[in-house]
Amino acid sequence: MGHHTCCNKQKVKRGLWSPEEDEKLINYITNYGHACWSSVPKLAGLQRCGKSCRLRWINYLRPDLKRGSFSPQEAALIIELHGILGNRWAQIAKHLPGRTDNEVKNFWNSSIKKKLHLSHGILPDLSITFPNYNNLITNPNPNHSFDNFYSFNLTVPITNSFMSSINSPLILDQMNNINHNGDLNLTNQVMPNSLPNLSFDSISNDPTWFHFNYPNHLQHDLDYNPSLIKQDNSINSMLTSNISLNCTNGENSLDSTNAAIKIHQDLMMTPSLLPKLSEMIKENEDGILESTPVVSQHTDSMVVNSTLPCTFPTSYIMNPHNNVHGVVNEIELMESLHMSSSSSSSSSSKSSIHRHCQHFHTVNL
DNA sequence: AAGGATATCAACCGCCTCACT
DNA sequence: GAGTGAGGCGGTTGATATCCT
Repeated sequence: MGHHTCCNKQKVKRGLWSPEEDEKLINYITNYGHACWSSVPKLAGLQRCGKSCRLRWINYLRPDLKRGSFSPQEAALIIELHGILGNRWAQIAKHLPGRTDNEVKNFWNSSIKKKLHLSHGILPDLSITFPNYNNLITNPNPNHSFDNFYSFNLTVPITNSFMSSINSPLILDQMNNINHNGDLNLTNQVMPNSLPNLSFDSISNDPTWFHFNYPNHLQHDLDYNPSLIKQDNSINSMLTSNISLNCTNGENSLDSTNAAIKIHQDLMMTPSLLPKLSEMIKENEDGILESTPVVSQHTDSMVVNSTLPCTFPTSYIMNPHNNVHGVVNEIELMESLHMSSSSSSSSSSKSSIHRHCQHFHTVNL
């Protein structure tokens, strides 16, 4: 295929930059700036195209670049942001001073992605069922006991990293229950408070992907990465976040009622959210659940964007940035952190939603 | 030590958006 | 509104480094 227009007009050099070329570019940018990249190579005396100069400067020569490997904090932030933004490397890089989109992308592809992929299916497989799920929906009660509502079965390949990551008394009590394969078998009636006690370090230990299964009649899949669990008992304050749900149905009509039901189903996965949600989700005259306190609702022919304000304790929260994905009645949903800095125009908002939806894991009912 | 496999990352390619005419 | 060029972005490539047998 042809090259970029700016590169066609002249014979340009490609490949790695020499120290001499770097020096010419640095000298020119330092003295004159780069108002127009297409004119930089000629003025700087370089046989390169403007795009190549721009890339070299941004990714390598810029004085404010941070060199060296990524810190665990940076890696954790990348994982977290990738959960929100997907492959929008430039957006992710903006949150990492001194790092470029190319650097973040390479790091993700060469390091993080492999580790996440490697851990999937090897580490704990957690399934949760809700025997009294319907009852829970129709009778939301903030003071209700959860004892009999769900159980989980957990089979854990015992590794040092996993053992050191567990601080749940509930699980530690079961450590003598090891099967003939040497794996830890857990079958428990679970108190909701047990789940947040699972704590994983996303960097030093292998991140673990839990897979939740809903009952068949409500089935959709939820990938949940507990490596992003934040448990900080020193923080007693409440973390307030917005859960933004962007719903599209691919048609020109909308069904916000179904969307509301789906909101409820998804957030059921966070037990500590239930009391708050029970105040939000009400049954209407037809017996259909609706999310009454939708704060803002923007509609056009294709998109509904509803925002529910939720407040929950940080020690309980699973992961506010975690994407919840699924398809119910052809309505795609996404849970994401509603970022206050996203003051984009309506057209770019649509584009953003579309991009997010590309990362959805579609599940047929 | 050799060479094949794998990992890393700088650089390129093609597409998109936007501004300008 | 159509055409054009520049900047920006994400996906991909390929050269080099490192690891492994």
